[in-house]
Amino acid sequence: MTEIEKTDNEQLILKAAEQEFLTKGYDGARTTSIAQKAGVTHAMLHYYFRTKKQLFDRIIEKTVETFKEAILAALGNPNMLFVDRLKDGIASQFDIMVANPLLPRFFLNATISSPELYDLLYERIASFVKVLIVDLQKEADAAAERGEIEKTDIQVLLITIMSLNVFPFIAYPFIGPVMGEMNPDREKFLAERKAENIELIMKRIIKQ
Amino acid sequence: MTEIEKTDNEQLILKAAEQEFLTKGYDGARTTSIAQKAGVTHAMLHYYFRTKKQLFDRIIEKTVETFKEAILAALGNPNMLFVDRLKDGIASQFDIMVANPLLPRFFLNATISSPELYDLLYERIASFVKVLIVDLQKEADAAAERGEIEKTDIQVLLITIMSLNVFPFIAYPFIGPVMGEMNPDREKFLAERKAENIELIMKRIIKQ
DNA sequence: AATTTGTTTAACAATTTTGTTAACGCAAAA
DNA sequence: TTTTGCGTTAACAAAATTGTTAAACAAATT
Repeated sequence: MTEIEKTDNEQLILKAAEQEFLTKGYDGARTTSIAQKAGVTHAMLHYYFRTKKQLFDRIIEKTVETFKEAILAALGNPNMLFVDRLKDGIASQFDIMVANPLLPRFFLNATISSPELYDLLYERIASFVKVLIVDLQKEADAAAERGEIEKTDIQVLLITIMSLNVFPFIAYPFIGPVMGEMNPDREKFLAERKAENIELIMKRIIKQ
Repeated sequence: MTEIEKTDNEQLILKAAEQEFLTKGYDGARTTSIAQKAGVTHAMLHYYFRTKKQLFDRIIEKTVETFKEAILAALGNPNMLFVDRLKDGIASQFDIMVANPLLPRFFLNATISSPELYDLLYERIASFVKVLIVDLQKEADAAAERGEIEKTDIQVLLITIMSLNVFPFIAYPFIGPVMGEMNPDREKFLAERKAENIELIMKRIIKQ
């Protein structure tokens, strides 16, 4: 075996594990299934990652970065004016969701089997978010002062944005069955949804 | 054992199973754990329900009714005028979520391990929803005609309502860690959220 | 009391899933 | 060439989880 192929097996397992864990969750994932997807014996999986839990932690480690990005995205670009910053932030977050549609479900699920995830999220994400919220709140207050927008609580607003941007991806499998195939075209559905979310927030904060 | 206790065993198992499945999902649930919670041997569980899957189906059967109620609730009371109907519907759905906070997660999770759930949801819920959407769309069109609200697509609106009303419950475990304990008082958080959701929808549809 | 019926228990069996080990192979270094 | 070390395989072991059974039991019916 050449060196490239060697290092590849570890990567193949990681890739297969990501797919397995993201679609089935920790409890539903099977190490044998991961090994099979990766095209290696399941002994190899244990050789490289020892236990299922350690392999899972590697996937968490990798995805938590994207998760963080997704949350921070909503807070927008600090160099833009408040309203534009917000529009841009909402759109950016939505785009990240489009690119990683399995992520929300995965994290919601992960909290069930690994409660220690809370601490990880806190140490990795909370500090950033807290600072940015304070910053954004100041801008919101200033914009409200100038009469551009209504007085707005950024924490409340952030939950609204997350709700609107994240829920459609979590619930996508339900939307068909429950609504009755109203959305044959995923692309179109997502484009409309993105525009609608921005519209909703704007109507909420812009002073009439 | 008295007679009351005897007949109760089946119920005790169902109750324990509901708690286990709702908090841990199908894959994470353990029949031994359910039996233990119910205070019976795990052989009893198999005596009454044969397999884990059959027990799970009983829980699905029970909870799908509440799930249906929750969705229909958002469509409001047909005897009310459009705007009031909507306000009332949003509030009602939110209240159902408060009363059944584990339900959304459970159903999102359940789709992973039982894909046949789609068919169940379709046959149980879709027919109702479809009719009510058509009904509500007519009312919305009429209200828009009268200049009371903006032209509104009810399917889009329904997804918005679900997003706003459901997401906070799914994500509740995250809100603390990520936002940094901004919500020490759950009651207060929920009351504010409910009002905010109604406000958001109203600002979106009411013609200024 | 004897019979029937449904319930309960404890021990066991089967299956699934995860984890381990010893032996083997191969490429690079000594 | 021998050695060293990592990667690989196959077979095995262990653990966890679900499912079964025979026998005991209890309550109601005859």
